[in-house]
Amino acid sequence: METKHLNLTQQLVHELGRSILQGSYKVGDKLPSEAELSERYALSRTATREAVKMLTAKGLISSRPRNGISVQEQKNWNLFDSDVLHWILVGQPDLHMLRQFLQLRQPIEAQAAYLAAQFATADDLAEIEVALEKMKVAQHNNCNSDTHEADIKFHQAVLSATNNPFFIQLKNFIDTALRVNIRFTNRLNPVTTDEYQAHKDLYLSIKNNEPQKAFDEAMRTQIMTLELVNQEIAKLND
Amino acid sequence: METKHLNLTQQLVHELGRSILQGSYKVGDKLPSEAELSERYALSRTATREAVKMLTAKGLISSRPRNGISVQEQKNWNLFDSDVLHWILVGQPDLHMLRQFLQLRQPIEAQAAYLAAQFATADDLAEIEVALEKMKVAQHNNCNSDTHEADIKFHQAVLSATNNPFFIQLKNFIDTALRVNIRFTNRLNPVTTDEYQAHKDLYLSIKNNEPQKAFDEAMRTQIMTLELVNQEIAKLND
DNA sequence: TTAAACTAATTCGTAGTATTAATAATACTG
DNA sequence: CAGTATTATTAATACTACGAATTAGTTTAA
Repeated sequence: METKHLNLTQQLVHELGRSILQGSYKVGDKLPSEAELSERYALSRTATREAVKMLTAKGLISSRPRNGISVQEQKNWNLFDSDVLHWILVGQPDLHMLRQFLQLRQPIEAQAAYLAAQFATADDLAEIEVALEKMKVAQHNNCNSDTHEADIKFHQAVLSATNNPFFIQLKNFIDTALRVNIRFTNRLNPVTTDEYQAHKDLYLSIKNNEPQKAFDEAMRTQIMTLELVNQEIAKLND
Repeated sequence: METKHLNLTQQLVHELGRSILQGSYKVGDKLPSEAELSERYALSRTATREAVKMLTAKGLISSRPRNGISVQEQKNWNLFDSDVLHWILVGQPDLHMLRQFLQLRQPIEAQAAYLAAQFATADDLAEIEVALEKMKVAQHNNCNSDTHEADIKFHQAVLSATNNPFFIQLKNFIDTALRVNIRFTNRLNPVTTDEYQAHKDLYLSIKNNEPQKAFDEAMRTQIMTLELVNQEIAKLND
């Protein structure tokens, strides 16, 4: 598989993580035993055990003596771990999963805007403005990929501006999912002037300390994104 | 420390996790090396290494050759891991942290209600109703602890009723935090008839497929909870 | 002054073995 | 035959010891 700069343990973590999330091992299934795994992937017991422990920490598997290693039920999976989310969305991009993600993202981003409008510092505001500016330039140059990068930066900056560690932690989470989202909606959803305007309005509400207005605007934007995915799903069902 | 039924690795994970979250090791600090840790806690290198890997998987630390083990910056901590959240809230209960948690919980619960009103199955509704009934009985018996348990069950059931894996995964997260919340607001906030009524209204909105109404009601309830904590914080600042 | 080579610290990786926990199979007892 | 001990088996758990790889810091050489 990838050689990257990952050590053996991490390589095995990714290998097994992907396999589980892709459904090669289903919930309740037993994985090969430690001994068998190390033989199959040609590495030592220790490396194997470390990988098993890491996956255990992410809630994907559990291991008990005599019982072996088995896949935990989904509700224990740490979906907010960016590795896990990555394995889910990238490994097996699925519009339904994407919709479910957006259903969560929507109120989170809205609340983030609400909090940002209350607690953003001057630095926070500056960072949001920089992202907004980049968005404008990229759009003017008609460069889609740059616009999307700026878009991501914008939302990251809003999350930072909440000055709330829970929202800040969600930056990785949103980032991963946004990139997948873009892969799906890229063709059908060229970044419009409207979209830029919506981001600018949101920025102004945050700057002017208007939490409720910011909340509503963010909510609206998110609903539009959700609608796009809903339409795509409807198409598939025809 | 606790002997429980945890194996050595997990004992060390909890020991170190608590230490880090309590601030014994601060962000950027280096922890003792593998070798030193195993000596200090009187266990083997392997057990130590497995514990280190688990904490790495939870985003608390990173370890590199020559560099040793160091505490990661907060934004990488997996706050949605129930172990981590537990170490934060239980180890060092902090009203500010609780408020920040509630700021996130608020829109999540509201959206959960919104989704539940759309997607709840008959079984889901039944489960919510059971929790509601228990709440009523417990309140009638004037038994606070039972009411709180029923309260938790109610919110868990709503999350389940979304039929969205991201929300379902948050059940552990909400559970942990709700218990801490109760510890704080217990004395000052006896469960009132109003509160029961609010839950019942929410249940009816979900049952009658009124998403927006459910959203608004849940939002209102959460704002009330948040206000309580805000008041407590204000008191402290006097 | 800059770049290359060396040094030391620390994790990473392997091998082998002993111990413990949990289950299944078997043998005993009434 | 039913119910309870005992034993065997399996697989994780735990330990020890050593060599390899990585890398930050220091020294040396051009």
